[in-house]
Amino acid sequence: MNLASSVGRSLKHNNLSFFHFLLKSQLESGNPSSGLASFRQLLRSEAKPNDLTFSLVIKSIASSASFSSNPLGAKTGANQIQTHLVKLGIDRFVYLGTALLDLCMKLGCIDHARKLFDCMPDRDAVSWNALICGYSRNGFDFAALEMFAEMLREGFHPSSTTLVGLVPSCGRHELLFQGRSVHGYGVKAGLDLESQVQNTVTSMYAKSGDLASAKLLFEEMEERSVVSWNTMIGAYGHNGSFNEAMIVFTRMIKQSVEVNSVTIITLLSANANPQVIHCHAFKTRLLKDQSVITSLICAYAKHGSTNSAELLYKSSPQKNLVSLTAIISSYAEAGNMHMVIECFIRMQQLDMKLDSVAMISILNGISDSNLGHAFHCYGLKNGLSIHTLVANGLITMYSKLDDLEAAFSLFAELQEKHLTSWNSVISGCVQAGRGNEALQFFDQMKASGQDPDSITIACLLTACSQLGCLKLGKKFHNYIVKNTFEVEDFLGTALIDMYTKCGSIVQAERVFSTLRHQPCRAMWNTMISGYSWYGFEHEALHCYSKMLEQGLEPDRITFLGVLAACTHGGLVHEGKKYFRVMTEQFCIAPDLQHYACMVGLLGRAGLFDEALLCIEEMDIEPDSAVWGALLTACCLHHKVRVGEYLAKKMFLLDQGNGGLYVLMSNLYAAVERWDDVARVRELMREMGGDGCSGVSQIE
DNA sequence: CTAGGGTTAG
Repeated sequence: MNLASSVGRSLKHNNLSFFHFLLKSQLESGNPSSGLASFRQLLRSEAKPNDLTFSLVIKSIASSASFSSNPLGAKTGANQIQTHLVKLGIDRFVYLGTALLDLCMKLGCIDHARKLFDCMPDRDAVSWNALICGYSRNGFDFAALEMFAEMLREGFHPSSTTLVGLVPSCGRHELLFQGRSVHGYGVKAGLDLESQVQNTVTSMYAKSGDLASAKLLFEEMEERSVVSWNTMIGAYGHNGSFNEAMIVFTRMIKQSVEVNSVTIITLLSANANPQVIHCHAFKTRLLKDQSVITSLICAYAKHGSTNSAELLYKSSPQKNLVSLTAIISSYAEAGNMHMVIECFIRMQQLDMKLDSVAMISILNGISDSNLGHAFHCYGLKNGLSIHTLVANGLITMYSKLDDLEAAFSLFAELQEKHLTSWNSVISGCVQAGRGNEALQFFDQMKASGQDPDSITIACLLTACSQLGCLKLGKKFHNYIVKNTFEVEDFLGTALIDMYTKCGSIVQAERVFSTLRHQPCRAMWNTMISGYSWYGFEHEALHCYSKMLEQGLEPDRITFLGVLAACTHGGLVHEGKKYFRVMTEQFCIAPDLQHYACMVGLLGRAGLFDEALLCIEEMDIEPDSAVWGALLTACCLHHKVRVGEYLAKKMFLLDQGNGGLYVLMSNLYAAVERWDDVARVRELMREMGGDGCSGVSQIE
């Protein structure tokens, strides 16, 4: 039945209560049509709306679908209603003021809602709830917390609704202390037995890093709903414990809890295998849910299965920007700009406009300055460049393109320099190998009153590694300690790397052994190559086995360190073994650096035939580093003829390589052919080499 | 109440 026309009929009988009845039943059926239109019709009649009428109309607008598609209309509606309330003198009903406040919050008119609250002649706990929950829902988390404290000061009693609305605000900012206090209040007030409170508090603990409390709460729950199970899966996922998340999921299925779309989405974000989840979603008919499809596409894209992502995307009825962006970023990460552009064209055809997130994903893959300029222009034209994160993306892009000047001027033009922008420009310098400039920006940053975070410090430590500045590196280490920064994966790796590269393996060991968590792969890698540089090949190999014991899988960097250790220690047998382990057991295709190591290892041991065989069997073209490794071995073993042959090859490959001359000069010196030494030195001078490129810069 | 694209670090 059409509500507006029924209203017309009911009003002829001047029957206000019939109108109420209609609105109420429509609300209950969860299918409210235009409450505002009916209300306007009501106003045109003789009938005099009362407080109940307004309450129903407000509720109808708030829950009507029209407000998400037509927020402006709803806003005007809210304003009109407020005018009528005042005119009819019924604005003093507390519950009407609260309903209106709630409506404003739902429409995102936070300031207006606050004004309503401040002007309310009377307030009850529900009004406070509307204000606090409204702030929280709109992301004004600190305002929500402030008002909660204010509510308590004024002697009102928060209810479970208050807590359910407020607690997510703590979780979003990892405010463990505040979250715990609110939880404590709930326990004292006896509100913690409600399922919704338990779920939101559990989630808050997990997000704030207190997984133990989350687990305790979950295990002690008397009844667990789907939401509770989803919360716990998310809790483990959030903390990177994928296996635990899967265990909870299995328990959930065993207890025949019906899985919903959120379960699927949460599992995917916990880094579950998208194929497995895809099957499950298909079997449970959850694949019909658009958000499940979108999440699956994103998960496939993240796991590098771009093809599966594409297939699913093409088969899904609704094309949305989110899933296409995920596919784009997957292509961008693989450096496949061709496909990125194709996706971009698809977006244009579907009339989708790039938003800032899509823009950043594209920028992330650009390694060609023409494309870079094109998208920079696109960003400028479409007003995306104002966005801080887009600006950061541009800064990073220009740094990668080795156009630091462009990056600097973009940075200089930012009206507001956020921490992330400072980090982008500092990391840009470091990536481009210009550590000095990174340090200069850090000075500017401090002068502007901006404090660094762990990312800034990690970048600066890398700058110290590049410059060999142990003193400065130590200063940053002190800063970490003083400000109680958590030495997590990235920061820890940067710190260990700084100490090994700046000449203090002992300090590196100290950091490594006092880590609060298990070291990640990158840290093990850094230690392995560190030990190898210092000639501690046995320690390096010991690290390797320990790393495997911890269940970590080695990567190409690990083997680079391991092979280097074998080379330095002259461990030919071990080196060959690890090379096989890498290729056969871990299926890592050796690259030029691995081959250079192997050739060096064999050559140093005097096994020239084997070294040459190794080069012949390479499935990629050897570069000057590979030949150079053999040439170095020639110096050791006084193999002048082979050396000269290699030098010619290297010269053809890489004319600008000054190292070649140094090696040749060493080779002739080793066999006391001083005339040839002089000839090579002369050639070197002509080349413009200063002979100083090998000077150690470690303090 | 639970969940969903991108971001500076080795």
